[in-house]
Order: sequence, then C-alpha cells, then structure tokens
Amino acid sequence: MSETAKKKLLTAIDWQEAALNVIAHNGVAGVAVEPLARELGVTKGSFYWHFSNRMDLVKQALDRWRSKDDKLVKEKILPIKNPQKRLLAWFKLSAEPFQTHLIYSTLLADRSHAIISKILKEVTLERLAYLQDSYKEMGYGNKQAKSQSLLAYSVYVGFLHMSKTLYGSLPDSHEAEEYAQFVAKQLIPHS
Amino acid sequence: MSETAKKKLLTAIDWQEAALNVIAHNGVAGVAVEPLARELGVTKGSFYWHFSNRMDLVKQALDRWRSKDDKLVKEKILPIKNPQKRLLAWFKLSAEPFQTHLIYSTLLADRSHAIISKILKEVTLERLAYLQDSYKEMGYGNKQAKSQSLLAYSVYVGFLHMSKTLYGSLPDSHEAEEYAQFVAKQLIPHS
DNA sequence: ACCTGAACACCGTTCAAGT
DNA sequence: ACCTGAACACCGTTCAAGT
Repeated sequence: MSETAKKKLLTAIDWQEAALNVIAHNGVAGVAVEPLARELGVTKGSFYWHFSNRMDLVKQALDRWRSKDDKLVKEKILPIKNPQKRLLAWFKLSAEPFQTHLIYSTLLADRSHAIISKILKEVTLERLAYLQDSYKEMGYGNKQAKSQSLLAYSVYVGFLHMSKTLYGSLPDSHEAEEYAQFVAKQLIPHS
Repeated sequence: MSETAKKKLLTAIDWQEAALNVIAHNGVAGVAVEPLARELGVTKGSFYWHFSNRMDLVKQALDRWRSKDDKLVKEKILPIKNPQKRLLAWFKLSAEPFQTHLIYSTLLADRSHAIISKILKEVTLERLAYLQDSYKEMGYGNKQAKSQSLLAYSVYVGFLHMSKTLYGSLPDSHEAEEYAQFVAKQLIPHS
C-alpha cells in the first residue's frame, strides 16, 4: 500500500528501484526480501517469481545503478574537450549529493550498525589529528594543515580500498615501499 | 575442537579474537554466533553468558582492534621526531599487509558477496580508465598517467568515505565546489 | 503472467536447568 | 562461573495451488 496504484502488478524494475532506495540509505545489508515485500504490498513468495534469490535482486539493482551512473558521466563529463576542465568537472560532479554517490558511498564502508559508524568516526578523527600535527610542525597554518591532512588521509583510504578492489589483497612490502615513496613525493614537501 | 585445549573454558577474549579473524577475512557481516560457537566447540547458548548480543561481540572485538592499532602507531610512528620522516613512516606502515589494515579495509567496503566485489572492481576500472585518458591528453606518459589517475581516484574514494564518516552525509553543492577547487589545485597541473 | 500460503532451514535471542 | 538444550521469532527459499 504505497504511493502508486494498489491493484497494479509488480515488475522487476519496481523491486530494483525499491532495493536501490534501501541501498542508498542502509547499504546492501539492509536489503531484505520479506520487509521489501511488505512495503510493496505483496507476500515474499511472489518475490521469487521475479528473482532467483536475494543476491539476484541486489545484482540487478546495482547493475541498474551502474548504467545510470555511466550515462551521467557520458553525458556530462566526457564531452568536455579540455582535459583540465574535464577533470575539474568530474571532481565537482563527484562531490554533488546525488543518489548515485550515496549508493557508491554505502558500498565504500560497512555501516550496517551505528556501533560500526561510531568506531569508524573515532578512528578517523584520531588519525587525522596526528597527521594534522605533522603538517603543523612543518610550518603549515591551522587551516592548511587540516586540508592537507584530509587529503593525505583520503589517499590512504583510497589506497586501501583500491588494493582490495583491484587486486583482492594488500600489496607486499616491496610494493608498499614504492607506493609510499610515490605518495610522499606528491603530499610531503621537501621529502 | 580447534588447535588449543579441548577442555578449557572460553573467555570473552577468545570470542573477540575469533571474531577479529572473521572480520579480517569476511567483514563484520561474516560474524555469526552459531558458526562461531561451532568453531569454538560450544553451543550458541554459551555465547550469551559472555555477550549480550551479536553486536556486543562485534563492538568488543573492534575495540580490541582499535587499541592494538593505537599502540602500534604510538610505538612505531609518533616517536619519530622529524615530521617529514614521521609522515613517510606512516605511509609505509599503512601500506604493510598487517591484520590491522586487513580489518580496517573490510570496514572500508561492503564485500559481503562476490557479486558486490565484482561490481566495485568493474566500476573502479572504468573510472580509472577515463581519468587516465585525461592525464594522457595533458601530456603525461602511460605510467605517470596511471599513477596520477590512481592518486586522483584515491582522493575521490577517500572524500566520499570521510564525508559520510565525519559528517554523516555528503556535502552540499557549495562545499562541493570549494572542495573541487582545492583538490584541483593539488592534482591537476595548470588548472 | 503474477501472486498466495504453507512449509522448512538457519541464525539470533532467551532461559531454565545442568556442572 | 560457564555451558547445555529446548524454545521462539524472523528471514531466505521452495513449491503446489490459486487468479
């Protein structure tokens, strides 16, 4: 009994969109067949006419998200001729609070419970604090040290995420050393 | 019936360590009371003598992880006097394949199923490709364009992650604009 | 073509009872 | 002090039967 008609039968897309809303706000872990069925006004048995199982729905929903996201970039970013301007436009777009970023963002961290969010926040703040201190000691002002430490920590987070995402594991010690040297050149003056 | 004694009673720490192992390899979503109890050779009823519920175990396990991680930084990083060297040491440490980074890494993305990992990987590769193209068009060589695009994408991932972690939401359009300008100055030459 | 309703498995949680 | 065993709730999945 939601906003749309109450007699209409459901399509796979109706389930996908409902799932995307849940994912955007509560992550993939929040997608549950029985509650979704209740919300859509059907029994959970009918779910299995449209999908073979729960992860099948998640997959189709995320595929839908992906093609929408691709379309956005293809229309708004890639047509920009000048590469500097194109990159800048991408950073701007990526910072906008669109649903597509909300969804990606829930894939980027386990926030399945407030306890986890709390720990993530506390750990992040602690680490930012000592990074910021280091930049201050190098002569940066308060505000600049804060921006720099956020940037440095972003690189760290992105590095961990991409190691696992692209290679399935963290790099070995040798690669770690090379990586650290590269990053240092970009983010630590006179090093 | 695992490696240690089979007659010994369990402590909360035994459960926490078992949970940390699961988290390091399968994420928080993988922590399940009944399978853990089986692994430790007790019934799930006994779990509730040590913990009030499943999330209580997760919390205690992550608290334990946190204090171990703190100790590592306090002993190995903070004593370094020179701030440039201290930052470099931090980047090196953070790239090493220690359990502490494995755990943090599982908190940094939802990989509760291979389907999700696959999508994360594909999306990441696509996006890296067009970032890399932009840097190439600006005159970077193949290898350098790749490093730069990885760095830029890391910043993006870190930005999304930290917006949610620190503020609970993505920034509004005005802040997004300011952020993009700051990042551009760092990551896009002549912009 | 799409949905219901009943069934079963598995995990989270409770609790009285055991040692 | 720590554990067992039985019970119940809730969600995932199956399937015969309905419209």
